[in-house]
Amino acid sequence: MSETIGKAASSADAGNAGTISDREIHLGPLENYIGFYLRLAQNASFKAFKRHTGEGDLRPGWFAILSLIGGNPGITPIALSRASGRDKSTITPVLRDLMRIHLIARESVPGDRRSYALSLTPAGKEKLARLSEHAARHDAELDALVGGRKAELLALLRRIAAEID
Amino acid sequence: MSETIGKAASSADAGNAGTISDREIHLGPLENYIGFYLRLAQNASFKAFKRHTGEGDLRPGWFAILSLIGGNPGITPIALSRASGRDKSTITPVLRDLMRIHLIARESVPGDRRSYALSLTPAGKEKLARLSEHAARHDAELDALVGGRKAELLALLRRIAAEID
DNA sequence: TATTGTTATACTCTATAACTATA
DNA sequence: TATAGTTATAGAGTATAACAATA
Repeated sequence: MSETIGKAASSADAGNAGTISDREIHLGPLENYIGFYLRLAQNASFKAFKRHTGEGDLRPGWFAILSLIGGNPGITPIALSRASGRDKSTITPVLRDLMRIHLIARESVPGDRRSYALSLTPAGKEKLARLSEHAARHDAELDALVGGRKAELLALLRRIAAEID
Repeated sequence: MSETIGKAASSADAGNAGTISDREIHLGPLENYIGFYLRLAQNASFKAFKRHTGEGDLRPGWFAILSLIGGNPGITPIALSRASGRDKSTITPVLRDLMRIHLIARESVPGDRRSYALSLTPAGKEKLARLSEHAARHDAELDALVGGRKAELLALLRRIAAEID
C-alpha cells in the first residue's frame, strides 16, 4: 500500500514533525496504474540506453532509424515514419542529420518522383553494427530483469502500442 | 519476422518496383527489443491519456503530482520529485503552475525553513477527483488489453523502473 | 483530391549546473 | 559540508498545420 520509487527509499528520514518523508509516501491509485509505471520504466530504460551508447556519438533517436533502413534498403521516409510509430515530420530532421554525416544515402525512385529510397552507406553499416552491440548489451540488461517472462512482456507491450489510440 | 506498427499495416500497397511498402517492413533486431516496444507502448498510452483528459483542461504532467499531493498532504517538493521519479528541478515549474491557478497551497514547515509542505486546495481536490475519473477510464482501457496479466506486467515494469540505471 | 516530403512552430518531459538559503 | 528549492539553459521527442510537388 505504501511504496517509494527508485533509490530514494534508502535515504535518511529527516524526522521532521509535520513533513512527509520519503519512506512513507503513498502512491495511492497511481500504484496500480499501468500508465504510471510505463512512464517510469520507459524513462529508466531510456536513460540507461543513453548511458550505454551516448558516451560515443549516438543520438538516441538514431538507432531505430538506422536499424530500419539497414534492414530495409530502399525504404521511404513515409514507410519509415510508420514503422517507427512517429509522425513523418519528425523523420525529416533525423534523415537530414544522418545524411549530413554520410551514414545514409538517398536515391530517387523510378515510379514516384515525390519520394526517394534510403540506404546505409558503408560508414552507416559500420556505425549500425557498433550501435547494435551497445543496444544488444542494453537489452540484455532488460532481459535479465524480466527473466523468462520476456515473451509475455513483449506481447503485452506490442498490444498496448498497437491497440490503444 | 516481419511486422508493421499500428494502423499502417492496412494502408494500400502502392506497388512501386524498388520501393519498400508498408506491408513488408522488417523490424529486424528491433522486434525483440524491450526498449523499443516500451517506447511505443508508453507513447501510445500517453497519447490516449491526453485524448481522455486533454479535452478538458489537464496538463499531462499534473495528474501524478496532484495525486501524490492529494495522497500525502504535507509532502515536500523534494519528496515529490523522488516519488514521481523526476529531478527536483522539474517539479518547481509544475508547482508554480498549480499554485497560480490555486489547485495547491504551500505552508512553511516548523522544523526546516528551507522547505515547505504542500496540500490540495478544495478546488484542487475537486480537480483531482475529476481527473481521476478520466485516468481510471484510461487505465481501464489498458487493463482490458492486458487482461489477467496486469499484475505480472506491473511487476515487470516496476522492476525495470527500479533496477535499471 | 490524396499523398510525399519539408518547413515552421510549439509543447512536454527531462536533465545539468550554478545559485540561495538554510541545516 | 550537505540539503532544499529555484533558476537558467539545453536537449530529446513529439505533434499540428500549412505548403510545394507530384500522383
